[in-house]
Amino acid sequence: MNIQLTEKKEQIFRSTLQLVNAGGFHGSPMSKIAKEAEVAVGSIYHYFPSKDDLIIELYWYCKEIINKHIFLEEQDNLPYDQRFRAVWKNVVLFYQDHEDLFSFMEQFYGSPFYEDIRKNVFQHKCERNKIFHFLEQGLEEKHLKDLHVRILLAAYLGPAISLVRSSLYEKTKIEESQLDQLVDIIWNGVKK
Amino acid sequence: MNIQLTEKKEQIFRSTLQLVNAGGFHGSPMSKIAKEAEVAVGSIYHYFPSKDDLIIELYWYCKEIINKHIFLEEQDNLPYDQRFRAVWKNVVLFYQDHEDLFSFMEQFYGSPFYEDIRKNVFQHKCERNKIFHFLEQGLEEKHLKDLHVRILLAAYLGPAISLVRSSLYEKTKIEESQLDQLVDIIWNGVKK
DNA sequence: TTCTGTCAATTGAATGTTCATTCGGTTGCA
DNA sequence: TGCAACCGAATGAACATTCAATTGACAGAA
Repeated sequence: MNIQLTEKKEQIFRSTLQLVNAGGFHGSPMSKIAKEAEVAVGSIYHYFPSKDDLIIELYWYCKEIINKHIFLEEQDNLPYDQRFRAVWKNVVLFYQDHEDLFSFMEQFYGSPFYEDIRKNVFQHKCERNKIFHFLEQGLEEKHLKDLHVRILLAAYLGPAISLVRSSLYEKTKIEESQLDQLVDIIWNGVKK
Repeated sequence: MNIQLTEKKEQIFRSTLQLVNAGGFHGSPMSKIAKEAEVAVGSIYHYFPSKDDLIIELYWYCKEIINKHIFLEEQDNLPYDQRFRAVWKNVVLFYQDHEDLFSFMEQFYGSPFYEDIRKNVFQHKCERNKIFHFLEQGLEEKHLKDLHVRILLAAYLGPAISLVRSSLYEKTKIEESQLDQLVDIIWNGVKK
């Protein structure tokens, strides 16, 4: 039964991701979400109290998926510099292959929904996410230059996100060798 | 008369920027835009054929302002490396001081509006903007490593945008010294 | 096994609200 | 007098949400 529930929810999530990617939050009325997910409008309200709740739950759902794909267990024990590169490449490759997820997250972060999430201090602390910790760890273990984490985060993720954006805009995936070039630049810039 | 027209338009633009920043495209109905701009709803339609047109014109308007503030005449003749740093810092400082503009552009780029703009090949070419050219120039003049412009763009602008985002989220401006650190890292990473 | 009561899951038409857009009329300037 | 700028109530479409009705699964009684 609980599995059923999850499946239906995921069906709705997937439909929403697809629509938001294609037409923004604008172009995603409940009626379309329902049709795409092959459920009745009313059913969505069986799972989510409101559209806003649906969106916010979808955010947490995406976040979980992303983290799962970025921090791979088999890479947990690599030396820091190799892990630094691996995680970074995971980010780019995952987003490149999951356009709708990327597009949703981008829009979400720019929307007032996210404002609400950040306001909640407790969640905010949970929210300081794995990448943040990963960089802090690099600082503590003296792998990274002694910079403010904020700066490290910008230097690490900023280029990745820009790259994914340009890849999606131009509908051309980025060559692996180019990824290596860029992550090398970043690593050389922030390594101790 | 033409000046009048521009003034009214700007009033509407400013109002829209403010609302979009506060509540996203969602939370910006024409009625609110009108009230905030202190004009009647109908008047907006005197200047713009539709809400979509308003948004798209606003995009071009923002783009112009941004370019004006990023490429300062008095810095045009600096040696490339200094100009590289100056332009980059202009980006961060300008966006930091113009939250609503930044927020609008971010949301616009993630929206289907921008898709339409990119589709139009002619505009697309105009669109390849000044920063793009600036980096190409750096390549031609052998100041920069021989990387794909796409990679350079990601390495240059990505961190800037990330930084601004975090600055706006945390409502804390970034210290000038931190900016210098970051732009140094970038420059060292891409310089020949 | 068959029947029955229960409740969650599901449906989509109906409701009320919000919104973009229109338009008939007013103002003010040339 | 004419015309552009301006107004905001009126219109109709799109939308989120509700709800009364239907289905389906299943536990326990016969």
